[in-house]
Amino acid sequence: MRLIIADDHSVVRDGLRWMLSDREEIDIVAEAEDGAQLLELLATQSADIVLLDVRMPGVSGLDALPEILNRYPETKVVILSMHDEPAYVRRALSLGAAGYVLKSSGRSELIRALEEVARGGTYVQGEVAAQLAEPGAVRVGELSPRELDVLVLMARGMENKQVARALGISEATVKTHIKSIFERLGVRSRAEAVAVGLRTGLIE
Amino acid sequence: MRLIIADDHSVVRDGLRWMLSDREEIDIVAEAEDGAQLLELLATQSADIVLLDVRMPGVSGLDALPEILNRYPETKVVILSMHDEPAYVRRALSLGAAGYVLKSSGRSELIRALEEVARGGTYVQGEVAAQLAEPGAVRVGELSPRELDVLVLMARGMENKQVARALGISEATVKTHIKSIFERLGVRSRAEAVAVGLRTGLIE
DNA sequence: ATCCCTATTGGCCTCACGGGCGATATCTTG
DNA sequence: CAAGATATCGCCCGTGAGGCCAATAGGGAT
Repeated sequence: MRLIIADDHSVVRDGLRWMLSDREEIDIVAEAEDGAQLLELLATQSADIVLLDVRMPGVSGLDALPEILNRYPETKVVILSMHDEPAYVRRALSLGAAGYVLKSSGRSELIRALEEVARGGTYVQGEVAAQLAEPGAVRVGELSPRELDVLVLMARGMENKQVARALGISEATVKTHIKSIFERLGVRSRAEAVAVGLRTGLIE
Repeated sequence: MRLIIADDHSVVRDGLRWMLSDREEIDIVAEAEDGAQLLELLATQSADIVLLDVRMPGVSGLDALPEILNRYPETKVVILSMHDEPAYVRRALSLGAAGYVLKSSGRSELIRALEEVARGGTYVQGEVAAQLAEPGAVRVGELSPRELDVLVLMARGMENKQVARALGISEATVKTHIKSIFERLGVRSRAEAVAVGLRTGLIE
């Protein structure tokens, strides 16, 4: 199993190397510090699985993910994240990730995930899957594309009029989108919406 | 040098162990997964240096830091963070951390920091120190305690009247604080203030 | 082909927000 | 002691924000 590790923290890369070092069948063929480097690497060095961190400077893991699967459909991607926020997980899985494990997971869990994915399956860590299934929880992370656009611009401090101009729609429409964002996130003000958006990884 | 590692991500703990494993003089005597566990550990197991992650569930690193220094003045603390945001760094140093290194730093940098701190000095990683000295940059992260209170409540979606009641002050005063928050963060709306606050680690 | 749901678009109305400007008491710091 | 930062409160005022209601287009379900 040829593996490539992509994470901007060298401490994490070393940890992964260490965790997987005694597994004969796992061969770490390369490491990347960000998404751009990873894509360059993949141009010359094929891999079976990419262990991909979500947060990286420049081209993030979530940015690189669709690009990888598009260019190299044979390559599986396992997301390695710190966050168990449903929004992150949903986005990653909808973008085509084959696995999702947390950085707090131990050696055995990680290896189980890699093996399952190598076999062609998918693996989502227990705690994460539980969060995902949570029925009572507000289904944060399910904003429409347009609503997401609006939320991003709101987080930049734009007022409705500016958002309207930026998106080429009327201010009234922006307000409707915002109202619907409020409903879905269960908030009552744009400040809170931005807070929830950032905390759950919906934006930025 | 007796070292304790506190980080909620086992991948990171393994990475650190690995990085430091061939240094004879460094002895990793224990590991903790959060601040509470760390404080328990210290009750029975003394250490020279604690390598402390800022973000941990429950009792965070920044919560535990003053407590550690208070109870065990001999123990030095080196912060191990993902963030080079000046706000984080300032807070950590003002709370009495003896060192500050990033998770993206390599083996040599980490060891240099530990040695310097063990000698009784302080060590702040180059890139971090540079950010800190940045004169032109708005000095984000220097809100007064009261302003911070207000910002936190704003991020919860409270409107001025509610914040006023929560803090037991008048609405006019809340507005004054907010205005001053805007000035310092260089923003023009509460939504943007919350965004900046979260992104720079001032709140949450 | 019809019905339903969602996404997207829009107008009207009221109140909270934010700008401007000023004021007082405390506490640190030079 | 003077100077500056912190925390407190006030009034005015214009506009942006959020609540209420409505319409159109497209994708699925039966």
